[in-house]
Order: sequence, then structure tokens, then C-alpha cells
Amino acid sequence: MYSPKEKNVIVICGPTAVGKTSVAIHLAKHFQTEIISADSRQCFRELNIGVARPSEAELNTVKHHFITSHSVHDDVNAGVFEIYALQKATELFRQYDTIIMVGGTGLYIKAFCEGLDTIPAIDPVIRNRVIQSYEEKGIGWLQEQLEEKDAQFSKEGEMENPQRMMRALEVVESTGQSILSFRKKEKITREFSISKIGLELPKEDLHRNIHHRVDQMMEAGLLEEVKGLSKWKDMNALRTVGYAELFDHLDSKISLETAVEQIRTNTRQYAKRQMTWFRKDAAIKWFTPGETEAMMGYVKTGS
RNA sequence: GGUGCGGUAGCUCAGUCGGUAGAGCAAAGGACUGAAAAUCCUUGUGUCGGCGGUUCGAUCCCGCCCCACACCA
Repeated sequence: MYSPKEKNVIVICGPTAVGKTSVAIHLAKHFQTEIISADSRQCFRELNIGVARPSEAELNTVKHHFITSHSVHDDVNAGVFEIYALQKATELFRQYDTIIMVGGTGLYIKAFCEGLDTIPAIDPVIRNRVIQSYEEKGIGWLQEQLEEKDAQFSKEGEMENPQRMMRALEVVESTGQSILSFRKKEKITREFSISKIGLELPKEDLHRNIHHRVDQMMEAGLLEEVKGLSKWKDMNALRTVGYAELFDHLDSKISLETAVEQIRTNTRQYAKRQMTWFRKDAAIKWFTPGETEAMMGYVKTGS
């Protein structure tokens, strides 16, 4: 279709509250192009204040994709994102040579850039049965099941991590094979080139941004928004920093003050996990959010 | 002023029938291929409030003092 050099994706990643949105918009304007978000929460239209979505004004300046594109009732995950984003990229490349991807969800970015190994779709009945059994019987049950059905995983897998174990179990139960046998770990080479830009700030500055943004969210009416979403609080999409803590407050488990303090803490911890993920990606070229000129130079010359 | 209960890791606390102490949370580091703003792993020396006393040895017992809280005046 097109040679690798012709089409380029600029990926902008980094921890929450580092300033990705404005950098992405700056670059998108410069290249007169559009943005694909790689954020596992901003895609939900029911979530607003708490996910720090770009403002209306920003969204009007540059067209964004995977923003308010899904409902919390939809099945959204890394695999869904890979397909969605690849399709969108193909579509956009008919019109643009360069497009921007921006977000903090490392796994989604990885899925887009390198692809996920194909694992057969899981029957929802099996999936729900696994989840329910775990909730009733606990991690010991998962360990027993895996030891019995997936010797490889029980030896090499994370046998203390319920989420990974449930996934491993649902895969053996529906395919008869270990999830590890599907993991070829082959990197798919895309038909476009990819430049990765990482944004980072000194920890104190990032923390200040985070605390400031939490205050702003509360002033903007986060509590009211969360109240309106109470009926969905057990859904995965609502297991989100800023929402989970306020649900606890609305359930009278913790004071409002404590909830806000926990939002701050959990956001800091989230940012730290994001940095752990991105730091190990040697392809990322790191900048400070203010160094947009240098970023542009890097994108154009590759150095 | 009196009585009571406390003062132990950044925070909340447990504990040592006297042989210098440990959990949760936080913090730091890490992992992570369909829940990823999720999930999980590793890391705990701190004048055990201060000063004396008893003792081979005190954070633990005794005395005094300081601080906090509660109640009584």
C-alpha cells in the first residue's frame, strides 16, 4: 500500500498529569493532522471530569479518536484497542502522512505498535464462570485449577496474581492449551514507521501537577459526576482512580477528605507504574513537556 | 489541680511474663499480551517521649519530669 518511510505515527507517552495533551495538540496543529488517544479510560463517554479528558476547546482544535467513542457497557480492552487504532490509522493515512497517538496506557500503545499474539476468543459463559468461582472460592481454588489444568502456567506464571490466573484458566478451559503456548512474543512490524516521544518531569513537579489537578477535578464537580455513576460502580470501567475512592465515600466507608487524599496517593502510584512501564522501552526518546521544538526536530530528523 | 489512659518505623497501632522489636498503610524499586487508571512481586534500625534508679542486662519494672487525650474539680 505505502512504503514504511511514507507514513509515520508519532507516539507521545508518559505519566498522568505530565502534560501530554497540550504537547499532542501542539504537534497535531504543526503537522495539520489528527490524534488517536491511547487511554483506557478517556474512551468512555460516561466518564468526564475524573479522566482528565482534553477540554471541549482542545477537542475542537484537533480531531481526536478513541475519545468518548465507547460506553462503559462495551467490552474494551487491549485487543479491542489494537483493532480500533489500526483501522483508524489506516483510515487517517489516506489523508495524512503523519498522525499522532497520545496516551498513558502502555499496554495499549504496545498492542498498537507491536501487536498482540492471537488468542482465540473466550466464550463469555466460561469467562463469567471463572470470575464467579474465584469470587466465591478465592485464590486457592485458582491455584488448584491451574495446577490441574495448566502445568506450564502453574510453574512459570504468576501464581499469586488472580487476574492473570483467571485469564490463564479461561484460556485453557476454552482452548485446551496453556495461554503461554499462544505467546509467541513476535513483534509485528507495521507498515508505517513509529517515533516514540516520552514526556517526563522531576517527581516533585509531577506530584504538584497531580495534586493541583485533583483539586481542580473536585472543584469542577467530580463528586456529583460520581454520584450519577453509582449504579455502575462495579463495572471494570469504573474501577478507576478518582471514581473508586468517591464510591467508597458515598458508601460511607471513608470521609470525603480521606477519599480525596486517596485519589492523590493512588494517582501518584499510578504515575509511578506508568514510568516503570515506559522506562524500559528503549525506543522512547525522552523530553520535558516544554521542549516541543526539540521534539519536532527529533521527529523530522530522527535524532 | 486530681484521677485515668496513652507517648514504639513517615502515619495507625501490635509486642517484648526484662535478653535492644513487628504488622497494615505510606514510601522506594520492579513485573505485567484481551480487567492495564487494573493486577501482582520485593524492600522494615526505629535515641521503643526525656532523665535517673533497680538489674549482668531495661523499650518492658520503679521514681521524677515533659507531651497528648478523657473524665472529675
